[in-house]
Amino acid sequence: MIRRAVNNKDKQVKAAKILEAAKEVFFEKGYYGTRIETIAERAGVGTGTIYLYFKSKIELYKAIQNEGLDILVSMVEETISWPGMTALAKMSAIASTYFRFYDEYREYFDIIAVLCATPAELKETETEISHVIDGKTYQLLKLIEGVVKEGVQNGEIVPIDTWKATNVYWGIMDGLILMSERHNMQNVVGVEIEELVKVAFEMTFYGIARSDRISE
Amino acid sequence: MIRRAVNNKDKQVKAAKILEAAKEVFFEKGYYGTRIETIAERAGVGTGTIYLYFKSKIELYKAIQNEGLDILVSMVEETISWPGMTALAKMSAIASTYFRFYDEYREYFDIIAVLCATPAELKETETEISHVIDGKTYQLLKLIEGVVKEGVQNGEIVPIDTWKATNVYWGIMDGLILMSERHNMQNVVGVEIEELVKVAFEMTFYGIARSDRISE
Amino acid sequence: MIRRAVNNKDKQVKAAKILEAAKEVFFEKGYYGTRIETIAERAGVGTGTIYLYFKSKIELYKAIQNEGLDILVSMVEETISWPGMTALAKMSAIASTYFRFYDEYREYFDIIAVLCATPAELKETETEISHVIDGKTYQLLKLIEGVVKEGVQNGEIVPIDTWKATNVYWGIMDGLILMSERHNMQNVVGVEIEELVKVAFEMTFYGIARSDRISE
Amino acid sequence: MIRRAVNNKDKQVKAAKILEAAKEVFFEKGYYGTRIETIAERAGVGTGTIYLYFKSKIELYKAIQNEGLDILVSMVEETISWPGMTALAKMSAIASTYFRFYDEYREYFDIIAVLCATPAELKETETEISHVIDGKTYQLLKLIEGVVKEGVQNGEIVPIDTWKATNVYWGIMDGLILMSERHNMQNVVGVEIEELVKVAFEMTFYGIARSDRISE
DNA sequence: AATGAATGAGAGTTCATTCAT
DNA sequence: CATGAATGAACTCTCATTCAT
Repeated sequence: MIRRAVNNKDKQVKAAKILEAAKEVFFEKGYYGTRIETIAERAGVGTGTIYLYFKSKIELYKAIQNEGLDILVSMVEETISWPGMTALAKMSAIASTYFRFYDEYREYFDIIAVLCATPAELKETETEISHVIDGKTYQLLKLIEGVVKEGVQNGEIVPIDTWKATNVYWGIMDGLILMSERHNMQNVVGVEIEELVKVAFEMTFYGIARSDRISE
Repeated sequence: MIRRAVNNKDKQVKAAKILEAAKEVFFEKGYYGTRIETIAERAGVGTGTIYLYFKSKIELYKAIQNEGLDILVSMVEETISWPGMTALAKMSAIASTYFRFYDEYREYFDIIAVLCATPAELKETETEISHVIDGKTYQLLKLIEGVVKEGVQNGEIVPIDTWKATNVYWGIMDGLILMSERHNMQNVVGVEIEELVKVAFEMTFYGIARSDRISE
Repeated sequence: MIRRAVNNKDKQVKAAKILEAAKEVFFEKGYYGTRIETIAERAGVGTGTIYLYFKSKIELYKAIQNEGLDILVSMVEETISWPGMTALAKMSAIASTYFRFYDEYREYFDIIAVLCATPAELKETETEISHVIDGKTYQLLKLIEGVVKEGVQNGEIVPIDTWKATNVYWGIMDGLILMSERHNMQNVVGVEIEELVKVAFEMTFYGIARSDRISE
Repeated sequence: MIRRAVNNKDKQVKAAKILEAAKEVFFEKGYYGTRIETIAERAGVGTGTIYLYFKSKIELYKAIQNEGLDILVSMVEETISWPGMTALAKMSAIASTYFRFYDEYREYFDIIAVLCATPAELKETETEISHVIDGKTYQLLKLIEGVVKEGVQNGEIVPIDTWKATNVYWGIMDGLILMSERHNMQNVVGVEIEELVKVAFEMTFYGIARSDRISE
């Protein structure tokens, strides 16, 4: 029994090693630029071994997406659990957390949001893990919606469809980061992401925050 | 079995036929899921013919990006040329135009913004068209900045770094569409893009629009 | 009738233009490195036009071999027609002529002797021209044999099988040039062809020339 | 359907199997007439397997050249190691050895000397093996030069630049074989190579051998 | 459980040849 | 006659996946 436990642990350790290696390589070379053999080498295992832990290349990719989402969700959970903050402050903190995630876990971010495999490839294998990922994304948005609801209820935020607002809020953040990413790649804009974030806060927060609008 | 395109017009027609076919296939299968042969079949030409009109697969891909950008730029140009509109109205119209582009030219949108080839692949072949595409993206943003500047000058919009604001604005729109795209793919959110757009306007515009803010 | 003659001449002129272009390109890039289109461009004609004058790429290649052989044969003929020379002097002159041919018509030499197409390719199309080429090679050797026979008859050269000696003689010259060619390519030996030729003369002539050998 | 070559020996065996197959096919069809797939079929392996053992088609080709040179060098080494032979006898033996090599290892001979890939192709991939091959050719010539030097020192051979003489000697043999090869292909001459060799000996040896020449 | 040699179905690209104009 | 756009078979090389060991 103890032996078995050890094996299980060994198994997890090896799977983690593979995931780590895969994360690095996918990040460096993108999905289609990555060869299983490269991952195996970096993980210090045989090529075939990878297939003992992951059904296919695309499943391995999704497993990393999943891992990244786990990190992001727990970061957001921790953020909104801080006591004594207004809803608006929490939303601001959520945004900061997302950008911190982008900064500290760039590989995960890119793998989740940028270096996509073809839709066909992702679709074709609608295995359990796809649903898990979808579920986690939903969970994440629901977490944020909780904060928005709180803000609406206590009057910090103007009456608004909280689900839509949450989606917009998240989409805006995504958009900013992606823009910065893409432009880093193509050298078009030349504005630092931090600058853009500040401006975006300006633009969106004073829209969300109740204030004496002329139009109201 | 027509063997010869007689004149320049025929040549353009055939190139357009290939582009059209490529656009469809890239849209359906993504860059890496697409085979040249499939494009050739759909265009009703031989495989080799493709290479008479486009230097390589990636160049064909870029040509479509370019075509899409042309459409988008001219749509935006037309939008901001409407007379008798306030700057804010123009910005709103630009957003609508972008979403219309997304709606009517979904294939172009996806090929430009979503179904990207790996950066390596795009970089590796830094041909003239790459620069053209970068240039057009810049031109597009500059067009929009013009409107923002106008708004700042005539007092419609609060004093703000116009270049940053433009980038944020465009990033926000991108983010919204991408979020809706991704969720369409993953069936998570279930909110129509149109709804999100409306909310985004609410959120951002009243932040941009000069109003008697408490904080000012 | 005159018109027809002009046409015929025009035809020959154009065929010559194509041959000239082909010679250059084959020489520069070798048989398999050469594209018909390149030849057409250099000749200033359309791709299809080439096929009006030559049945295929390999036939065009053989036509150049043929042309080269014509030149070589006539050079040798001229050489041995000089009056008042001994047989040995003539043989020496023939060798010089061959090396001159190699020097002045390097392209032809290489196309005849070095840049060979695969045997399959040459065999597959056993058209008339193949036989013409074989015939000319034979004719060339027979010319030389005439000189050797003359030398044997008048006692300059030791009694010897003249046909075999001719072949050996020619083979030796070929071998020397080819060795120099190949080594130019691979930088192995570093001895000039001219030097080798002198030594070869030393080595072979005093063997051929009747002298008071101990062994006789 | 054996899927795994267990040890080093198996690996060598398989590499040898591929080399053997490649040698046959290259010999039959020439470099450009050969398809990797054909080699794989003949070797009884998959196409991809070839690339586990050889980096590319041209490298496989060079590997065969190398193997052939190895055989030739060791044959020559063995030949000149025979004790109690005069230098002239050794040179004669070297020639015989070369012709024996040509006879017994025709495929290697052709691959080394006749069925050449274009120089461009060989150059383009100047890998280590290219240098090895050049080195071996040099080594071979140096072996022979040793014998010539010996002959000059002990007075068997007239004073002569040994390096040049060696090159000439080798070139002459090459020329003879090539002539015979080419004529086999083109059915022109109809003299057996053995006959030519004998005559060449006559012609060259009594030139090299010190004798009471009139000219001296 | 772990391996990594073997596989072979493609992939993009080329180019001799054809034939409608 | 002349053209050159069109063709598509052929080519080399890759790499996710398998499976005997």
